[in-house]
Formats: sequence, C-alpha cells, structure tokens
Amino acid sequence: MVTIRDVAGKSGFSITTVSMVLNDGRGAARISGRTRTRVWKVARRLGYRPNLQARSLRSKRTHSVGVVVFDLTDPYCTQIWRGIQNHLRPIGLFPIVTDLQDDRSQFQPCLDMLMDRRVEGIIAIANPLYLDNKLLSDFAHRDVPAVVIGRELANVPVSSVVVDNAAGTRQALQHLYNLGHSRIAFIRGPSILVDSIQRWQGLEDFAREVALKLDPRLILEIKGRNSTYTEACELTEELMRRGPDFTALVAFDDLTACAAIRAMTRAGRHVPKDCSVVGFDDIPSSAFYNPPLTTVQQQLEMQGSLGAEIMEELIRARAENRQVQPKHRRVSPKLIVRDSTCSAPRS
Amino acid sequence: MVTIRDVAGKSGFSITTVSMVLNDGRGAARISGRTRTRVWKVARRLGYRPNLQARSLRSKRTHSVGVVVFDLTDPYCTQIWRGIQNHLRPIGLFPIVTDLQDDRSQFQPCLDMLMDRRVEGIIAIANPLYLDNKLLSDFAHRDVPAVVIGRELANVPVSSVVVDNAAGTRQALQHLYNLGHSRIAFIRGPSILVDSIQRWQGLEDFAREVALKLDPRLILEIKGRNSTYTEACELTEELMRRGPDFTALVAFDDLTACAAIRAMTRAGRHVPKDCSVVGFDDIPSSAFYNPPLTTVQQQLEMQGSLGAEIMEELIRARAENRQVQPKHRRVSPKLIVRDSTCSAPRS
DNA sequence: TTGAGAGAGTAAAACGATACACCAGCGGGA
DNA sequence: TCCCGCTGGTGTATCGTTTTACTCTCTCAA
Repeated sequence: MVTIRDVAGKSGFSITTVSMVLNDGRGAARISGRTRTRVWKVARRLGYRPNLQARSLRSKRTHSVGVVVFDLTDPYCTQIWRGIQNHLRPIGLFPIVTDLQDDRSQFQPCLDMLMDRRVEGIIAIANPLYLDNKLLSDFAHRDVPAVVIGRELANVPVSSVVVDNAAGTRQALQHLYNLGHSRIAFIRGPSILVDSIQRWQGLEDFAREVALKLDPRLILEIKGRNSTYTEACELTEELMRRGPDFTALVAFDDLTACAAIRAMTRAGRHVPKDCSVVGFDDIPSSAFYNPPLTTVQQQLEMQGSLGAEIMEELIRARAENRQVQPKHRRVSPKLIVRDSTCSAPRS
Repeated sequence: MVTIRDVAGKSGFSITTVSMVLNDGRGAARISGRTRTRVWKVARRLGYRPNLQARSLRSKRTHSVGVVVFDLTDPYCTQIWRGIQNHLRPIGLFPIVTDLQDDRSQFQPCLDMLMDRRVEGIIAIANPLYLDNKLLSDFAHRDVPAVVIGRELANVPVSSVVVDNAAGTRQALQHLYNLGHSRIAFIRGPSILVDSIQRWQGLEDFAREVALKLDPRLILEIKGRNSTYTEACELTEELMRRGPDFTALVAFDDLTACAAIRAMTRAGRHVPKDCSVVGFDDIPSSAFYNPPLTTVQQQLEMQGSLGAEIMEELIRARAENRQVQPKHRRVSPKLIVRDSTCSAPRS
C-alpha cells in the first residue's frame, strides 16, 4: 500500500505539505499552485489512497453515520435507507447499517458496534412494534447526535421524522366517499400502535366532517396475536358475515388489504366491482397485486432524506461546537389510485 | 473517551499488559490469573471500548468485509444479505454494505469506498443484468479475496455461489406434470441472462425424459425492452390468443407469474381453476399474492451464508499466509406449493 | 539599516492501539 | 558459584495521518 510518505518522497516535498495539498482545506491556500499540481500528479500516479483509519485516529472524525434498521428485509426499511444514502453520500458521509433482524435484544449490541466504529451520529428506523420508547430514549443519552425515523418521542430530546398518518387515511376515505361509497367497512390496526390510533383519527375526522355514518358493526381491529395476514383474512370473513352489503373497505395497511382481497376473492366477491379496497404504505408489491392496490404512499425515501438532512445539520453543529435543538419533520402521505377501487355500485 | 492508557493507569499495570489481557490471545497466557481479572474489572468499570481505528492501524486487520449489492431495495439482495450477516457476525467479521442502486457506473466507486475502508474481503451480489463479467473480473484483481453470489465466472479466479436453476424448473414442471397437465405454456426470461437459459434447460430436459410435448406456439420470451411486468401481461394475452386451451403456465420468475395471473384474471380466467401458474424465486410477497404463488424457492439466505463461509475461509487462509484455490458452491432450490396450482381440469 | 510581515514550507508531536525485544526475580542442576 | 530457563511482566518503536508551532527567505516601508 502506498502511503503519504511515499508521495512525499517521490514528489520531493514534506509529508505536511502533501497532507495539506491533498486535504485541500485551510492549509492548502498557503501552498503555491506549482507545488499543488506536482503533489497531485504524483499522488495520482502512485494511486495513493489515504488510510481512513489513520486519518480518523488523528482527526477524530470518521465521516460515517450509523443506521439502525429493525429488519433489513422489510421494504419499509430499505426505502428509507435509500433516501438516507442518497442524501449522505454526496456530502461525504458514509452510512453504516446494522440490522436488528426484528429482535429488540439486538438493539444495544448494534448501538455498541456503531459506537465502537466511532460513528458521528445514529439514525434509527423505528419499528412501531418492537422499539419501545425506553430503548430509544436510552440511546439519546449516548453522546452522538440521533435521529429517529417513524416515531416521535415525547419528552426525549431526539430529532425525528414521521408521517402524517391522519392526513393519509383522510385522503383514502375522501377518495371512497367521492366514488359514492357510504357503506364502508374498516379493519383497524393493533391499538398498541400509535399509527393505528392516528390513522383511525383521520378517518373519524373526515367522516364527521361530511356526516358519513360509520357502522360500528363494520369496524374490526387486528389484535396481533398471530400472523397478521391470517388474522386479517379471518376478520374480513367476519365482516362479510356481519354486513354483506358493504361496498368498500379501508384496511390498516397493505398487507391487511391484500389479505382482505384474498378472503373476498375466495368468497366469490370481486374486487373492486363488488367491493373497493384501499390500503396504506404502498409497499412495492402493491403495484403488482391482483388487482393492483389503491393505497396511501408514505414517501419513505423522502423520510430517509429528511432524516439524513437533519443528521447533517446536527453533525455540522457539533463540528462547529454549536448547541442545537432537536428538529422534527412530518411528511404528508399521498394517495395512489390503482385498480382496487371503483365507483360504488348503484343500488 | 476512555483509552487503554486510562485502564493501565487505574489498574496499575502497563499498557502492554492491558492490551495482552484484553485481547486474550497468545500473550494472555503469560499473564497471571489475578492480573487478568484485575485488568478486566477495571476495564469494565471504566467502560473501556477499544478504538477500532487505532487497533487496525497497527494490526493491519479491520475485521470487516465489504458487501456490494446492486439494489438494496430488491428482496433478492436483502435475503442474501441476511445470510451473509448471520454467518459473519458470530465470527467477529463486520459486513459493510454499499448499494449500487442498480447503476453499474457505481460499481467502481463502491469498490473504492470499500477498499478505502480496508475491508479484508469483498462479497458481490451479482445482478444478472447489470454486472457484466468485465466488471466482476476486474474486481478479482484487487488484492483482497472475493466471492460472487448469483453468478459463476468462467476463466476468472473468483469464488462463487450459484443456484441450480435447471433443478428448480425441473421440479416445477414435474409438479405440473404430476397434477396431470400436458398443455403447458411458457414465458421464458430474456435470453441475455444465463439464468433464462439454465432454467429453460431444466424444462426441456424434464419434458424430454417424460416425453412431454412442448408446443412452440405456447412458448414466448421476455425481451426486456420496457417494464417486465407490463410486457409479461402482454405476453400472457398473446398466449391466450394463440392457444386458449393451455391449463398451466410456467413463468420465468415470480414477477412474471404475478403479471400472468393478473392478465388472466382480467380476461376472466380463474387461477388455478382454469390455469395453474408456477413462478420462480419465492419473493416475499408471493406468499400473500392473490392467489398465493406456487414457486421455486432459491434459498437466498443459504446462498448468503455459503458465500460468507467461503469468505471466512479465504480470509483465514490469507491471515495464515496460505494460498488457496477459489471455491464454488451450487445450492439446490426447493419447490414451494401454494394455491396457484391445482390438478388439470378433466377435458 | 532595521524590522515587520507575508509567503512557502517543514519538523515533530500527537492520536490509541499492537508487537517485539527485553528485563527482573527465582529455582535448580552442574 | 555460575548459568540457564521459566514466570510475569514492561519499554519503546510503530502503524499513517493531521495539526501545531516553528523556520527560512524575501520584500518593503520607516
């Protein structure tokens, strides 16, 4: 491996000079143009690549950011990751990912691994289910800047990016309402999730505004005891028993929506002709579902970039020894209309 | 940050001793038990965490492995990643991932980033489409061990892990054959992919063995000019025009299978009652499709661990200054039977 | 003539660990 | 008594950078 010493030797300048030139910072201005080009030329010719470990050992900066992901095989995470990466790379920060594999006991170990690598900040993608506030608030006390995506923490000084759940379900219901549906069934998410509550809030608010009556017999809730998919299938069957005349269904998320459609198809009901269905999340496979799903897009990639943007700001502040308040961002979701919804049948 | 110097100071031993104890290697045997426990106790009390950059600067080992992924939002990659990670972590190797974002021009930059971080080896997940042999063979010349997953390179000394495509499609066709299907349509993959060729080979071989006649009018091929999904829909429509009597369809992969099912559903044909469909890959959403897909599972996670296992071996060999030949592994895929296939209708 | 100041660069001390060579006791065999 | 080897350590150089604090050599004004 060729070191800065080699470059210095071959170019005839001192190590210091080479370092200053190559870092092209404050010091480089003190070095004459001729010297600069000569050093660069030699460095290029030798194929010099600075040793990052040595560099950060001395400079105390690693230019890397830890990303804690609760399940890297979940598209929710990877899309956010994409956004994070796209923002971070161009500004010279390198994201290092650790995967909890849906196992909360891995949270501390993962944090430790990242801290061991001396990351300059940590972005955590919060699994609504598995990361309780205790864990997250604890990691706020590590002395690096932190950003949580997907969850807002009360009383904890940690920056966050969240989606406006209520605005999303509002759009979904409005869509069905505009299509003329009035007898609508709902499958709510598990009540332990804030998302469930917020999404329901959006539905209730809109219904009240347009004086749409919600039949309590057509509102069921996922308990989350076993497989969500299976449970959602069963709930849909229960709904069909209770009120076979509903013409639309709002599902908690896309997986639930898929299950509902599957259950109805099996029962001989056609989606969307007999019943429109709308989901939430816009997971990648939604577009390829049978039928393609009308759903609410979370703008995950944008959530990722926003998180990274906040991180950039926090790291910059720390480098300049500025104090800075936690920042909070809320992104607006967007309704994507595909083929699982259509006008209500004329009765 | 507490350093080894602090531990040495507080415990009353020298830096050397502390280092030997904490690394618990060859040297530790020379240190008495009492000293060892005292050092450990102090280290724990102070919350000492070794500085990895300093450590690897001196020891020339980073204990990290680069993983080059062509698209981290593709479940193909994340499942392999999961396998890699599960193998690497327990043996103290840290995987660092870089994402090409499906852009081949990012290959060199990503490799550079990894080499800059002095990874001890590189595992590349080959996109059949975007990583041509030139790129991959070039990276074989970097002086770190390399493993390619998803592609076998001829004439290049790089280890690899691949799936036995032919064995997979053979199982798929056998399944349909056993269900009594004889009039079977096929959507082949783009001919530029080795996978397409191998998968087709498996089909042909099995058909020949059982004297099953393949109607050339029922064999179409994806060209890959625009969206695969859209194209596959169109091909399915074409198939239905050509021979509306086929009772089963073998698709190149799951996405194609989804498209085929969608197209048939739209045309009023019921899957599997009117036509069985089998895919390939077992992408995660296959289990939740409408209907759930019968498909060939690639064992991606296993491919990942096998790759990591090879990497472990290569790194160990290098550490011990042994020469070692590239290793090659081939995993057998497994048919997963779900609801998109059933017995052929009696004619 | 002197001295200040700018311009262009260098020497040497870190950073936090590991590796290698060495050292002080001490027991024992010749 | 001498030397050897063993036990249980320690001192110091070193890894490849960055950073701080110099050193020269000019130029130019007082």
